[in-house]
Amino acid sequence: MNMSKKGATVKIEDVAARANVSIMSVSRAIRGVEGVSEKTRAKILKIARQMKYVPNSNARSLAVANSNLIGISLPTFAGEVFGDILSGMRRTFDLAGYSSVIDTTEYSPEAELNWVRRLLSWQPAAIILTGLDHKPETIDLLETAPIPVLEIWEHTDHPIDICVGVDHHKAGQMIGQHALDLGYRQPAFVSAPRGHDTRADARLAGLRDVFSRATSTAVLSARPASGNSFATGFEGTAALLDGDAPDIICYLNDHMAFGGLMCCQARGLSVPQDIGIAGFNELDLASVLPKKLTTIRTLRRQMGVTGATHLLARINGAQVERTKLQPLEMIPGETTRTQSRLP
Amino acid sequence: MNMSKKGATVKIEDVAARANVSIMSVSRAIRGVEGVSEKTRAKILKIARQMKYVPNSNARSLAVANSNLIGISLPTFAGEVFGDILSGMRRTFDLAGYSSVIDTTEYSPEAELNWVRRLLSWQPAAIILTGLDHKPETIDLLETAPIPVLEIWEHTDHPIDICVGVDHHKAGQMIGQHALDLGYRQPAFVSAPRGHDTRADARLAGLRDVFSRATSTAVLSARPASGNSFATGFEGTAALLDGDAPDIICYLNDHMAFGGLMCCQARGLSVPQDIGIAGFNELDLASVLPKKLTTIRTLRRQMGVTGATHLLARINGAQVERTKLQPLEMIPGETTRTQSRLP
DNA sequence: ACAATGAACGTTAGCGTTAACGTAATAACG
DNA sequence: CGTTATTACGTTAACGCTAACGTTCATTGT
Repeated sequence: MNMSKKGATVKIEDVAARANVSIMSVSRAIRGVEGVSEKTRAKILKIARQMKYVPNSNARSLAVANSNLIGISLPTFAGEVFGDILSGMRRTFDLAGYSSVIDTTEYSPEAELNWVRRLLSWQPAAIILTGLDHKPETIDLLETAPIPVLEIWEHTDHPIDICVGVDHHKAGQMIGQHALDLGYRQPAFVSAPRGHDTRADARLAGLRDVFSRATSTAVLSARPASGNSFATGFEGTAALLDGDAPDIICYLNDHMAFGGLMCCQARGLSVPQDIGIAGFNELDLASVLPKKLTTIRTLRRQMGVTGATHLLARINGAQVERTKLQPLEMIPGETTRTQSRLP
Repeated sequence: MNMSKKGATVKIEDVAARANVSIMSVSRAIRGVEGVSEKTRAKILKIARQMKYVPNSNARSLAVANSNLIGISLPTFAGEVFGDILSGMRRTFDLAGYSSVIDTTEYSPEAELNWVRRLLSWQPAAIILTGLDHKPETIDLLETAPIPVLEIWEHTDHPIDICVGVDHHKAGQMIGQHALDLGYRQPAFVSAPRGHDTRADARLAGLRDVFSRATSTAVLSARPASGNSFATGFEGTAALLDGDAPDIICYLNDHMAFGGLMCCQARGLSVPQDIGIAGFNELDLASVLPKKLTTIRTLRRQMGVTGATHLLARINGAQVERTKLQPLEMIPGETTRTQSRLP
């Protein structure tokens, strides 16, 4: 039944014939450039619409040797974090007439490389990668490619081309300092089960940094292999509580922190009396919790907009800051002590 | 500093010259088709790699009049639902050598139409839309396009081309019947704030269906305009509790149901003693809640895989079922009564 | 020994579009 | 009124690649 749908591809030539004009007039009319009178332009557009003419972008991109595609590579769609960054970027690109092509690498630099290669074959206008952890080949490919490259989410002084992000090491230090100030002495960190998440590593390092400087306690850590963030937080917490009894647990994000809260609740521990809980990213979930979650605010949507804007400027050849550091904001909540309790 | 990166685009011709063979031999070697000896193929591939040759997909697609792109249109990236469907599809397409180009419409049929038009200009191999609510122009465009079209997430007997999805009206009925069986008599429904979500409407209709048949009570409903699902659930619940005192509240999804739970908790209502709460979609969050959430399981990842598989078969000209109904599973939990309490 | 076969390569002619230039007709101007 | 701009088109030659044939040369069968 209706197996092969007919493919009467109508091309610019067909429209030109039907309108009694040259191919070029149709091309000009469609693109909205100068060179046709308003009268014939209207006629051509009407006929094109009637014939359901759809321009062939492959031919166009081949002829002009570029496209209005911008490739965006994210680790994952799961969780709100990258969705927020993405939505900020997409709207900005849309308004500027660019289409975005999105891919997720699932935290694999190899997958990223493959995707970069495939994407480059489409002659994109620019390319966006998440973070700074790329294969040497990827960097090599992008450094010689004639297009702007944006690295987003992490910050460095030496990007491939330009970058916009936060300092994850500093984020770890901020949480650590906050915990230290409140008198916590045995911190722990619950990280993601996945492969290469250098942001997690950086935050843990920042946390360790503060505590090793101030005290002699080692920061405990758990890295359970669960199916989702909530479960990861729950299980990581369970593992830590079975071990060396931390007095505060920091999590990779608020979802994991919520899993941790649920674990504490299941074990009859009260937060923050018995243990402190700190998240990261200030996610939507936090807005309905009875107890305000201690977390760090990252302006992800804003970061997306800034990144996209810088990239567009770069595409247009304007001078832009090569790197842009987004600020972090510590949000003290009720899942950690509100007052210092010095030993 | 380093403003314009040099664009020494190396083309197939350059590789051919350097390897002392014809352009066609390079083309054949790169694509892995017959017509070159293994020896020269190896030589060519080595040189191509050295020269960092990246094929031009625009030229290729123009020459062969198609591409290996599959366009996927989703309402949003927010929430796990569409991400799950997506991940099921993407893996399947990747394995088959297709690239997916994703777009989100934010529930706007106009945005969908614009995207379909843009996408068709890239000569994609197939196109996927979420749901059945499209502009007439969109349907018209896709019916004449020479490519397969998959409608996913909702089910109908009359798809544009093929479809895979669940029956959302039935889902509403299932929740309704479950509530009715447990003795609930005054149900309410909290829906999404957004525009066109026909799935929400269908589920509410199913719920109404059951209750209008069995009792004379009207189903209450709330549709608050909040920034995120959790807050929507919270606020919708607050509005309902301020009004006609429902004995069970059903939500568009588990995230909203959690918001509702938090609202009840804030008001000192115990669940399920004072009020019943039912979600939808069985989301990750539910796995860590102390009280098992009453919900309906939708096999979204599985749906993505099935949809993708059917679509690939259709691309390859195979006979496939035009429509496929995914089953729903009622998951009774502890946020509704576990036993009927007849009036 | 000699046509017939086939593997390994090369040549030609597009794919649908646009940049760059060419041309005709009209308007502007001293 | 003749020259020069200006506007509104049309023509030609790419863009980088591949399908569809050609060509060459070593095998093979009889």
